[in-house]
Amino acid sequence: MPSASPQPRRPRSGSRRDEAARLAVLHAADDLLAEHGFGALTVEAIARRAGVAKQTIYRWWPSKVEILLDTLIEDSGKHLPVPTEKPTAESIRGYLRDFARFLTGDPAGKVLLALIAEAQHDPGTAESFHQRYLGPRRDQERDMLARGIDAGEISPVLGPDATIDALVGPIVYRALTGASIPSGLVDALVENLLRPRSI
Amino acid sequence: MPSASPQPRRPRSGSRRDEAARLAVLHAADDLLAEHGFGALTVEAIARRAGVAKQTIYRWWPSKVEILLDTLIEDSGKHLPVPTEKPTAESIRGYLRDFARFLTGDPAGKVLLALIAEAQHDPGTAESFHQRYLGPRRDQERDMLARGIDAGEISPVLGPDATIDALVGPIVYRALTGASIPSGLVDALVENLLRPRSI
Amino acid sequence: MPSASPQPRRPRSGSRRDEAARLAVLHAADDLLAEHGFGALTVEAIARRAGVAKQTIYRWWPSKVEILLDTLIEDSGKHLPVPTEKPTAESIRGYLRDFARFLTGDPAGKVLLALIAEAQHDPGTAESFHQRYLGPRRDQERDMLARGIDAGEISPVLGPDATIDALVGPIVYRALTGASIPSGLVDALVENLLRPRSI
Amino acid sequence: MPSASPQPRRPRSGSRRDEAARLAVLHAADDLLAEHGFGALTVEAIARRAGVAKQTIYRWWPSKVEILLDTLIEDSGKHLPVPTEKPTAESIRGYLRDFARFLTGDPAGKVLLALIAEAQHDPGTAESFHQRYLGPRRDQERDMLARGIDAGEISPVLGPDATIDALVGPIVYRALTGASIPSGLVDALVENLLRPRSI
DNA sequence: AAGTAAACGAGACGGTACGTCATGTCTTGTC
DNA sequence: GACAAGACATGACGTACCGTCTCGTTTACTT
Repeated sequence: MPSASPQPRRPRSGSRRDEAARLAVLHAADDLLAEHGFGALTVEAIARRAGVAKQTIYRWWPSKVEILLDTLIEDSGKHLPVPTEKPTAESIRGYLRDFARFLTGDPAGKVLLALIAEAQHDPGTAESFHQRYLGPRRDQERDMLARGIDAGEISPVLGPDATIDALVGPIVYRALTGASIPSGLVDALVENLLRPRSI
Repeated sequence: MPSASPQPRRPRSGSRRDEAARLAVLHAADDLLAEHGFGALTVEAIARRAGVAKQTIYRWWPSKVEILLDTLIEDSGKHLPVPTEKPTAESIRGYLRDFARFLTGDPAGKVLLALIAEAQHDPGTAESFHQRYLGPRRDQERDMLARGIDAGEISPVLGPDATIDALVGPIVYRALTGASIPSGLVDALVENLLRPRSI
Repeated sequence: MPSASPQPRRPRSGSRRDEAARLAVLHAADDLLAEHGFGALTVEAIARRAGVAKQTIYRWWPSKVEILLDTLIEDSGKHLPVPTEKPTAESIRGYLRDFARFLTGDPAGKVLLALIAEAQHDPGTAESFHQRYLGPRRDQERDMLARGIDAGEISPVLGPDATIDALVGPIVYRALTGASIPSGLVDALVENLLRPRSI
Repeated sequence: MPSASPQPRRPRSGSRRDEAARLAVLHAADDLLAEHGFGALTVEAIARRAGVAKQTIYRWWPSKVEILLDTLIEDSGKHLPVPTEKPTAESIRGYLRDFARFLTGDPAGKVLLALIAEAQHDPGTAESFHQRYLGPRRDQERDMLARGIDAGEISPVLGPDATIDALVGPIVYRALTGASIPSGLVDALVENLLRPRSI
C-alpha cells in the first residue's frame, strides 16, 4: 500500500506527518470538485475547508493536481480495478462498462476527467498524470489484453495500444462531451474490435 | 456563414465595431495559446499583445473562451471542412485523417483540445462549446454519414451518433493523451465500424 | 448678463449651440451633487442624466469643475448678491448671515464647498476658481467694505482682505467641518472686527 | 500615544504586521501628495512607490484617506503640539502662528488641507477625519483655552468652540485659498477675540 | 523528565489577473 | 456644424489566489 505522496520520510527526530491532515486535504479537494467544480478548487479553498494551513498543503503536494492524482489513484484502484484473472471477452466488456459507469457516475470519475482536462492546460500536469496514472493503468490493461489473446478468448484487429484507445476513446469522449454511454456502444465496440473467436 | 461574434449589431448612430481590433484579439489569443500554453492565456495578456484595451475585449466577448471559440469556428471551417459531396467511404476516411492531422498538427487543433478541456472545468464553457461548435459540426457529420448510407457506400454497425463517437473518440483521446495517431488506426476504425459494402 | 460659458459664439454657418443641452447639463450636475455627492459627479453620469452625449460636454466645458463653476456663478449671483447700496454695518452683518445660510442651506452652497475642496486637489481648478469666482466676488466685497468705511459706518481693525478673511473664514471653516453657524458668531465677528463707530 | 492604525492585533499565532511595510506606505503617500498632488495619490501608485503589494494596503487601511490620517496624526503630533503648560495669551498666539506655518510650510500641512477637502467629497472621510483628528485636537484646544481663562490670562468674547473657530477659521481659509498668512492677522485675531486682560 | 526538531494553524507578504468603471478622444450618421 | 450614440486606449478600482515566508504552539522522538 504505497503512499501516493513524495516519500514516506523517516525523520531522525521530531513529528511525523499528520495523517488526519492528509486525509482532510484529500477529502476537501474531492468534495470541492464535486460540489462546486474545478473552478472552486483553489489551494486556499482546500485549506479552508480542510481546516489546514496552506503551508501544510505546499509541504506535501507540489500542486493541487497532485492532490487530485492522489485521490484518483486511491479511488480508481478501489472502484475500478483492472480484471486480473480469467480474462474472457466477457470480463473485458464488463471492465469497459464499469469504466463507463465510473466516468459518468462516480465522483472520482469527475476527477479523472478534470485531470485529462488540466493536462491540456499544463505540461507538468500531463507529465505527472501519465507517469502516475495513465501509464500504470495502461500497463495493466495491456496485460489484460495479452492474457485474453493467449487464452484464445479475443483476437484484436489492431495492436494493443491502438485497441485500448479504440475501446476506451469513445467512452472517454462521450463522457467529456457530457453524453451518456449506452451499453450498446460498449458491446458494439467489443464485438467489432476484439473479434471474439466465437464468431 | 454566420458571424462568430455575438450580434451583428446595427446601431442607428455611433461608431461601428473596429474590425482591426477584433482580428488583433483573435490572433493574439491564438498566438498566446500556441506559444505559451493555456496558462498564459489571460485577458490581460491578450489585450497587451493585441494592443487593445481590456474593456474592448469585455465589450465583445463574455469570456476568453468565446474568443477561442471564434477562432476555432473560423479556422476549422477553413482547414477542416466536412465533406459535402460524394460521400464515399474513402472520403470519410479522408475526413478522419484530416481530423487527426488537424488535432495534432494545426495550431487550431490545440484550440479545440483546450476547449474540450476547459469545458470540463466550467459549465458555461461546456454549454457554449456545444451550441456553437460541437452541435453544428455533429449535424454536418451526421449528414455526411446519412448520405453515405443512402448512396450505399457504407453500412455502419451502430447508430449515427454512436458511430461518429466511435470513430472520432479514439482520435480525440489519443490527441488528449499526447499520443500520435497512426493512419492505420483510422483505417481500422473505418473498416470495422462502417463495414463498406465492398467487403 | 454675461454667459458663464466660454464664448457666445456666432458661427457663420451650421447649427448654433443647443441651449436646452446646456441647461440640462447644468441641472444634471447640480442634482447629482445634491443627491449623491461629489463622488457620483462624473462626466458619464452627468451625460447620462442630462440625456446628452459626452462629447457635447467636452465640447463646451474643459472639465466638470467648469460646469460647477457655471452653476455656482449663476446661483450665487441670484441667491447671494453682495450688497451694493447703503453699506451700513447692519447690511454687512446681513450679508454674512445670508452667506452662512447659503453655505449650510442652499444646494448651491454645497457647490461652493465642493469647489473649495476640489481646488485643493487640482491646481487647474484652483486657478479657474479664483479667476472666475473668488476674485470677482472678493472685488465686490472689498468695494462694499470701502464704501462702508467712506460712509463712516465701520472702521475695521485690519486691512481690507484680512478683514474679509477674518469675517468669512470662520463661517466657511464651520461649514467645511459640518458645524452649524449660529448668528451669535456672525454678530460677534462683526462687533469685534469692524468696530462700528457706534461703540 | 495611541497607535494610529486600526487595532494593535495580537494574534495568538501567525506573522505579525511588517513595520517596514507600514512605514513605506506612509512615506510613499506623503511623498506622492507633496510631489504630484492629490490626483496622483492612488492606491496603486502608493503600492508601487512603497514597493508593497496593493493587498497589504487594503489589509491595514480601509482607504487611502486613512493612510493620510495616519501620517497627519503622527506628524501634527510632532510638529504642531498643542501647548499644555503655562497657557498664556502669548503661548496661544504662538500656537496659532505655528499653525499658520504648519499649514503653509510643512508638507504635513498639505495633508491636513487635502483631508479637509476630501471630507467635502466623501461622508466617510468626514466621519473619520472628525473622530480621529479634528475631535481630539479640538479637545486639546478647548483645554488650552479653559486653562488660559482659569489663569486669568484671557477672556474670550465668544464661547469656547466659537472662539477657536474664529481664530482658526481665517487661518485655514487663507491657506485653502492659497493666500499667505501674515503674522499681523494672527495678532489682530488674538487681540480682538481673546481680549487679554492686560488691555 | 528535559531537550530538540519537525509539523502544524495562522496569516502577512509581493505578486498577477480578475472584471468594472470613468477618463478624454475618436468616428459615424442624423438633423 | 452641433448633436446622440458609442467604440476605443488608458489606467485605477477593490478582490481573489498564488506560492513564500515568518510566527508561536504542539507533538513525539531522542538523550
